[in-house]
Amino acid sequence: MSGGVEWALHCCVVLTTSSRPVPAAKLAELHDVSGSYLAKQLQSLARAGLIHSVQGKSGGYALTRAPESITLLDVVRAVDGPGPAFVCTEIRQRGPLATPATACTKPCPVARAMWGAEEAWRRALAAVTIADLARDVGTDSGPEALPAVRAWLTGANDS
Amino acid sequence: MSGGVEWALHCCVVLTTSSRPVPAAKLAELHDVSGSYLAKQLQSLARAGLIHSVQGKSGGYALTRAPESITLLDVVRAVDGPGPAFVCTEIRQRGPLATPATACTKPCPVARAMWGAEEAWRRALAAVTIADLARDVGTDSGPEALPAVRAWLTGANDS
DNA sequence: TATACTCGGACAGCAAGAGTCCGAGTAGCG
DNA sequence: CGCTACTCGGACTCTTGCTGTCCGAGTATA
Repeated sequence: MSGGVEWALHCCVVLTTSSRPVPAAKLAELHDVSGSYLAKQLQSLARAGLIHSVQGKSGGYALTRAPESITLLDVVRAVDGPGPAFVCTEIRQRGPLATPATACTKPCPVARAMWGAEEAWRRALAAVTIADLARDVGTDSGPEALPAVRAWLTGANDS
Repeated sequence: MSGGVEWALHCCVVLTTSSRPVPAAKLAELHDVSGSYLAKQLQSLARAGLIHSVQGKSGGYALTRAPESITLLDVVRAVDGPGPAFVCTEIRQRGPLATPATACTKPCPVARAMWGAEEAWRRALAAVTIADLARDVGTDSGPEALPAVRAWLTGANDS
């Protein structure tokens, strides 16, 4: 799993606090990570339509939809790619006892089992939204945590 | 996800047919894959205790337990490593608004959600055994498929 | 209209998986 | 009892994709 998923999720939670666009540099400084690399993850999110970018002097990134309608699955698929983690190379059609291609109407049992497990994983990710994460942050770190982030985002003037 | 998982699972299903040790070279020829690389996956399975190796002239690999008691999760953990796919770098403890370490008694909400999804994935993998896969192969390719593999394993004399 | 600030895609660096090889060890056979 | 041939086991190299960085295109602002 790509490490950028963690950054993208935290950024989405942070973007919940501000309806105005937030520059990528601010998000990078807030999380103390490489701004140049974080930009790549944000571009992936923008390409997937989860966030939209506005250019210009007071530009940045902002969520396109309500946090309740953005699931973790959306973010993971945007950053790590939509393809399944398990790839079936059709090993049954190779070797001296190869199954003829005409008999392969459905995926082989191995692929079915692995893809079934991935489906369960996707279902669990789709059941959690960015709004849920923001709520949990409030209960964990206290209700003043997210407003403090909002204030820092608008008021931080790096000398 | 490592591609060797597919090879390892197919090998386990094949090993179901023979109670006698099967050399790695035979398994590689049967699946038409690199024997040198397949050895690495089999070594991982042996290290995890799923299969045991016997050396010598008529040596090879054989299952240690009954196929009904070997789950897909066992194989995946043996090949891909037991660590979780999502790694939390404790991003909340960095940056100007870092959460103090004393307040981090439990994992952050992002990690909890991701790990919960992985737990669902693991649960689905643990619900399927190698015996289930072998049964599904029988229903898919006909009940004579696995006995044919067994016959090929014992009788194949590469000229 | 000039400017400064933003995003966007193109460019190196590195670690982990993919693939290969040869030596240690053992069961079978003369 | 010794030899041989066959097996596994770990050490080595290579490629792919993630990690990290950079500069140019575009736009809202003053």
